[in-house]
Amino acid sequence: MREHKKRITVKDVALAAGVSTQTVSRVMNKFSYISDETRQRVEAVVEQLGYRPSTLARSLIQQRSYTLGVVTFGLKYIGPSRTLNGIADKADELGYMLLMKKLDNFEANGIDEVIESLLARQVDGIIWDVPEVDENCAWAQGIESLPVPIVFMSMEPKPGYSVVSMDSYQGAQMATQHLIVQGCRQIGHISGPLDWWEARLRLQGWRDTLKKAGRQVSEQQWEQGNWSSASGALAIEKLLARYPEMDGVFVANDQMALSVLGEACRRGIQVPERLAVVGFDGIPESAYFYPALTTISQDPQLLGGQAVENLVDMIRAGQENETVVAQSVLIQPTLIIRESSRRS
Amino acid sequence: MREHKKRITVKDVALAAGVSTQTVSRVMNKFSYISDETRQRVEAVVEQLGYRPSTLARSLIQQRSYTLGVVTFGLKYIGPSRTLNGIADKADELGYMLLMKKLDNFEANGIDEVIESLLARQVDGIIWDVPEVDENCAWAQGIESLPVPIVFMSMEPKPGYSVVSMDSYQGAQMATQHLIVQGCRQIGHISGPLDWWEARLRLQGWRDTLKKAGRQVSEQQWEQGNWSSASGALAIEKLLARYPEMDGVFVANDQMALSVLGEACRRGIQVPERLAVVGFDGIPESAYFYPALTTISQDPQLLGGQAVENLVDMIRAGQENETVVAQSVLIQPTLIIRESSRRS
DNA sequence: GTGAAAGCGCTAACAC
DNA sequence: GTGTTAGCGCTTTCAC
Repeated sequence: MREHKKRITVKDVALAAGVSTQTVSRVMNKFSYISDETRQRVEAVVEQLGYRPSTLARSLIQQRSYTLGVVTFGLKYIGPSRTLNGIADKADELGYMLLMKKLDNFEANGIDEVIESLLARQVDGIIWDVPEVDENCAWAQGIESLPVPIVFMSMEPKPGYSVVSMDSYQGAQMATQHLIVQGCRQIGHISGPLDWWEARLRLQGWRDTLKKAGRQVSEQQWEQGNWSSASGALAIEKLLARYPEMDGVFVANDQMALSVLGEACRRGIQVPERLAVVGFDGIPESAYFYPALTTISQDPQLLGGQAVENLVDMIRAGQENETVVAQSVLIQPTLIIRESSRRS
Repeated sequence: MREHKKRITVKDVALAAGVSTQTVSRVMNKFSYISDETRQRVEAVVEQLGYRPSTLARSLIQQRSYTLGVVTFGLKYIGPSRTLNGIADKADELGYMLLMKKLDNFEANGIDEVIESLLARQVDGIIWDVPEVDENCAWAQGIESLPVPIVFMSMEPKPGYSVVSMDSYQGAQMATQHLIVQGCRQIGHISGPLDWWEARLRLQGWRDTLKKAGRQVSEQQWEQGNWSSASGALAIEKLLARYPEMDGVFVANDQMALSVLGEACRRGIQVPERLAVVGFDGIPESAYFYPALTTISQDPQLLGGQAVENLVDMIRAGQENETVVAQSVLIQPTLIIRESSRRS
């Protein structure tokens, strides 16, 4: 079905145009001065032969590939794949391609292997968007020895590392404070899996805000989920059973909040009058939940874009042999108030 | 911060081990016979120096990269990113990496450019997961001249091409038939954007099923959306206004169905008694909508995996100079019956 | 079993 | 302005 067309190389073009390969290369890279006549002749041949330079060969000699490695954890979640979208857009804009690798678990050797496979393909830099889990952390110690810069996402900013994260703590505070302002007396929380840094932060933000407001917080008032709607349903059930006086709940992501709204409906619990609900993430669908969900919105486009920008800055600095300063950025979320919490 | 460590190459290893580069290569590829003594010596040096072969250099000489190009349309939609997840898993399993490219629009030259950028990096094959839009179609005519195999997704199977798609027509029939069986007399439809092949198929499946059942179908009975919840909200509003007798609706994806459920709640329309709702996609969240959504479930893991398998088969056949037979696969969806339509 | 030479496709460095 | 030479890091002959 397909013919085995031999690849057209600089040599072919050079031969056909009656110039050296070097001249062809110069034309292709729009570099240095070339007589108009030669340029046109070469360009004509390029066009005619359909010549496309091999980025691969160029990468080999230039020792850079214009390719970024992206390691992501579970595209099955909506959050990470929206971030990937932001990464892809900015990478495109800056002229980089993405070599993608998915990580599903944290066998330590798997991590090394992933990094190696990216380095073997000469990526110019790496974006590491994997929730900070214990072993994972330990691994990050070895980063200094990497031959390319790396930007971490969804991790705790550490001096010396470049980290781009959403300010989950701040977001959790905003959510909880909002519930307090709406007049909730008994505010519960459904957290994400606590081996995720972001889940721990959201829990902490909730707890601290309540304490600061002079409320007492007990272990009875919160329940752990795993980001999925299924886990949210389970969690709200347990929580309602053992903390029936709860009249407001901060849920660590929108998908779990969806289940909370559904369960409330099912039991005839009025939202927001009897139970006010605030989510986290600001997925587009949350505006169409019933009732429309109040949520802490993060802009994944911004998040991913920032990571790429940081990385490319580091790559450029590295090339020009400047000192690479690792910058951490904490992106601020915003509160979107909708029906699920508006009591005024 | 980072030291400019010179890359360790076969030469370094060969020198240190007192063998030829050839021998090192043979050890690395666990190929042909090598004396145990030599092998161990080389392996020790490899370990000690931390040598990792450059896939790039190998790709150049072997003319293959063990990398698959994936072109996807808008990761902002849940569907495509779930498919990407399936692709990533299977690719990983088969030892391939993914070079990803996102397409946002259909400027024809953009399409060529994307393909070229993948080919320049020597991808062994391409997965094209972009909804079939007019220009796009026209472009597919040039496929035969590609030097690598390509698998299309979410497109109409065409003889001579390898296409992996969900059977949307069948799914739409199942959905509509189900509504009929549940006793709905007036069945409406909210479609996806009609420049998507899948949207057209779902509309057609709905229409044909109604006709086959002896129902009459008019333009009043359906409305076009764009997959987003926002468009779903708009569509159901219009539809309810001009087709108030509607007592069942087949919605072309779950996100739009979410808005339909919400709007029904808001207006006090009983679901499913007064209005039965069926969605499409089977996203995990749909089980936690209120009421739980009946939907046509497609397995993106299966879909993505199948595409990779097809592609890798074609790649292997190409290498062994066998005739490459382009196979098309139509994956069958399943009906998941939940509260939003169950009237028994 | 192992080594020497050649070359994948391209560009950096230097001639002229 | 343009050509020559060399070499990126690896593997494929084909010797020995």
